[in-house]
Amino acid sequence: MPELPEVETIANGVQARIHGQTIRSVWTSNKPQTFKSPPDEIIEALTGSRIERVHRVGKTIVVDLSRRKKPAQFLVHLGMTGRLLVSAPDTPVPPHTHAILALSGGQELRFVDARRFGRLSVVAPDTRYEGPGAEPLTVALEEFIGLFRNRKTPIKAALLNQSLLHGVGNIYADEALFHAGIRPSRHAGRLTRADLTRLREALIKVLTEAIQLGGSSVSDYVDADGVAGFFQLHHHVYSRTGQPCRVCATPIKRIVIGGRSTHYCSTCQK
DNA sequence: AGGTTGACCTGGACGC
DNA sequence: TGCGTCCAGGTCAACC
Repeated sequence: MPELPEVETIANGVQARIHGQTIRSVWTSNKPQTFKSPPDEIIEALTGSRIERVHRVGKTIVVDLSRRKKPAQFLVHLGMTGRLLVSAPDTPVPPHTHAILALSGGQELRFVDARRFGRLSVVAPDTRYEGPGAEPLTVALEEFIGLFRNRKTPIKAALLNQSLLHGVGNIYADEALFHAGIRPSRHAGRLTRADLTRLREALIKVLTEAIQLGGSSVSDYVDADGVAGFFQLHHHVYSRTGQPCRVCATPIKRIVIGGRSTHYCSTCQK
């Protein structure tokens, strides 16, 4: 389940391997749901373009392209199970492969996605994708506090709302709330300035540590090398239902908020 | 319009 | 063993 740290790790890995190369040809599967832009538009935008830079905005991998002085962007959202692999052409194509970009360096960039929650698209020329919300790693404190003002929804649900902050998913929302000592069920609009100050710091801390460790790997995430990350070893609450809190030994509770499983320590989080 | 819920998907875990 | 059921969750549409 790739969130911000995993997406950043993958984007960096892909950037290091393929930037500067030209896309010779593009193949796409016939699964409509995968393609947020029509496959023909994607093929047209990509073929013959040079890959200038691969980076991350929220949970989206952004591939900056240039061709005939017309910049374009190719967007890859990994959904739940999406993978971007840089492979030799003679490597067997895995099941559930939905796009293959043949590159001038001889390798292929492949998009593989079993569950098909991932999405591929291209942005209109002369626009730059900036994502739906604020960047968790760089958002200023006052802006962060403003995001949650008068929100009646639980803070957990607000953290998952990509139009407020983008890049935070279920794992890091639970982990950040634990480190900030905040119950996930508390109404976002009722959090104090001190709560939100701690929450922002906790978010930056858990995301930054996860990036340094190469992202979490709970089941499906694999980075561009095919090497799994290992941040799950550091999880304090996520997927630890019934296990003792690492701080106070209270069994971790699991509830559902906004249709998502939510884990917390009833002693450490108020 | 903000908030909430369910559909979309498949593989893996689990129970009988 | 093998089958059926349930669960995982990012996002979006639909509804309240």
